[in-house]
Amino acid sequence: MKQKITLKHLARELEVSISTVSKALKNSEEISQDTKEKIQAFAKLLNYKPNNIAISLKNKRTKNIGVIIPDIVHHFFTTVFRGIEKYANEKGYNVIVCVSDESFDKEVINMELLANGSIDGFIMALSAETQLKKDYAHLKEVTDQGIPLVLFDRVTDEIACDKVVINDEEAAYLAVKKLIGSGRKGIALVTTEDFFSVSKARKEGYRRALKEHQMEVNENLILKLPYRDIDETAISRFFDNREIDAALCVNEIFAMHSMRLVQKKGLNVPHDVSFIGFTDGILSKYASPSLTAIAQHGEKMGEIAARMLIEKVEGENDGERFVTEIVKATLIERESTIN
Amino acid sequence: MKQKITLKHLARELEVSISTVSKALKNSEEISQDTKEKIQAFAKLLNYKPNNIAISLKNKRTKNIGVIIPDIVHHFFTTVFRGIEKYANEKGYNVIVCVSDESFDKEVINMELLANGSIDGFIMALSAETQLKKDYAHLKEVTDQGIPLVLFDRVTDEIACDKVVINDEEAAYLAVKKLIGSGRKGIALVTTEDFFSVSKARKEGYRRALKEHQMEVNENLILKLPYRDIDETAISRFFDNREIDAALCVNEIFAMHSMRLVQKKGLNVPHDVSFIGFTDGILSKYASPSLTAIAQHGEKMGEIAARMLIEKVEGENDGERFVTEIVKATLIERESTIN
DNA sequence: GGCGGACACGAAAACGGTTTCGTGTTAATA
DNA sequence: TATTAACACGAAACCGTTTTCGTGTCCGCC
Repeated sequence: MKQKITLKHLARELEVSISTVSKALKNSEEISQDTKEKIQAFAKLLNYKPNNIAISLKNKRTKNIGVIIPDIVHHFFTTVFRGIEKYANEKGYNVIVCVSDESFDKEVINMELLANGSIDGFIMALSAETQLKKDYAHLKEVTDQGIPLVLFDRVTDEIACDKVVINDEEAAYLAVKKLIGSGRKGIALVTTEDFFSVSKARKEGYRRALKEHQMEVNENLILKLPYRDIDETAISRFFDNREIDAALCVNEIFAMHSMRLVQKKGLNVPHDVSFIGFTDGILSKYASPSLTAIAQHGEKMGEIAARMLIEKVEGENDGERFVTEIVKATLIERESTIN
Repeated sequence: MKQKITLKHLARELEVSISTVSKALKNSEEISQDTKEKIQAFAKLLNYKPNNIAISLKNKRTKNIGVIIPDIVHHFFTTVFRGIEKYANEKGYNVIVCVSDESFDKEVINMELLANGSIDGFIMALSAETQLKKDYAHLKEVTDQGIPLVLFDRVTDEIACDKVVINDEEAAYLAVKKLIGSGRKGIALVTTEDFFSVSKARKEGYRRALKEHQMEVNENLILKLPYRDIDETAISRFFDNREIDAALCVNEIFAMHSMRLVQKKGLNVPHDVSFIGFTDGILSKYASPSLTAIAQHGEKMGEIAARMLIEKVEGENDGERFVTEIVKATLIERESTIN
């Protein structure tokens, strides 16, 4: 087992000081061409690589960014993560991922752990519990310490920081408008509890589209599902309501279950009931019929979030101006709707 | 912007030495009960948190583990990652993820970067290019430095380290046997190029099952697809062969495309053609018909990999004994096969 | 010959902790 | 009273870098 070689080793072997070695390797003007060449050659020979940790301690910069997401086995978050990782990697940053598992406590613990020097900044989407409790003290603490933070998708107004979201309200509005345009009269909304910022916005878009067309917002056409442990019988019962001839689902999973259960009733998708689902994930593409979906462009969101964060970290950006970037969602039309 | 408080601050305020503060906070016997209480109270008051980087430098232990995977937007790898993250988190480790994107160069660069002190050990699945080139110098270098390494799923015999895999050969064997048992005569294999260790093993299992039943291995029934940019027309042509009444696919995506194209020909799944796919991912569950799948238990694999790595890192394990753990795949029967 | 300034390098502090060892004080013991 | 041990704490080295600030040598110049 070869042991890691350090500046000290090089210095000793070459009979120069550590400072000289350090400077020589950074091609400093201070050192003569001769010695520089000697030292660099020797360092290469011994395959010297500087110790990241020591550099981090010295610079107070780790070149690590912390990503905290509710779930990794979730297509949308995964694509966002890919965007982050890609951009960060290009910029020489590594990514430390923590999964909050929708738990407030885990979110807090992980953040506090990482905030103590391990990372230069955070990118995160709030856990369900955090949004439910509306307790953002841990975020406040981090920003107070001057650690840059970028929130994406599941955000809150109570924290001043950069954010990247999609135009949830408008996307829902346009989706519903499209359903109305194709002659649908009973448009259902399959959503989560209201405490999710995105669900709230989507519901507003849904409402606005209906109102704009003088259609009543009927609470019987709105189904709220818990964010875990999906209850199929509730969905099935909900769709027994034969007023419903279309549904907007706030995520892919809800859409898949709904479509399947509707089909089980002997109804045809899209003719009897049309479907549009948020998140253009892998399921939408392979479903049958394939699902018309609202693409959230996760990878792009991730990339933007990473760019914003790194700009803050590297101080190119004037510290206290916070921006919310809005990524435009797009409707991908497939077989679960008609024109 | 509050600045981070250090031992030095505490020491100055309390008019004791840094060493005393340090010891007091670790509840050292050396320090009197009185001073300990004072110091601890004051530290709590000021919300002192030790700097992770400084501790890492001193201990030469980062409590970070590096995970290098070919792709994160891939259900199997994602579930493995979840297993790793969960276990690591419980043990107080953080996870740094790098995505090799199936590229040899990225894999090498990322490993070298992380190997310089950023992590205590690696968990990885080889990239496609690495398996193609059969160049494992970067792995060798890392293990030579005494950095623990655990390979999973895509492994190689050329590196001595801990490994965790599924019984690919046997799983394929059993799947094919099951198809034969249900009366299938023309069993196809939809696979990747041979340089993937897993595909190779699966093909062997496929062969063994056929031979055992005196069925010929017909190369016309084996379709090799590139690992990216799936060619639908090739698949469609392949299934024009009406000898085929069943297919084993080495991954979910291949299975989904195949099933869809077969159905498009007006054939019935499972009656005309039965399907079994490796990787019991989200698609298998939601496909129609739902796909009979070989569950690789990614989360469990991740957990085992993390356990093995952390044991090595913490030296509970005698250094030079390497183990390969085999996770048993299980067949999940769904609608794409008949009994 | 003395002075000033390049030039090339080294000493040492610093980052924020941990840990070993030394030391001054007190009290118990011979 | 002198010795000793326990006690409570501080000084300093160390982890591996970077960086500031000397400093010694040599040369050119007046």
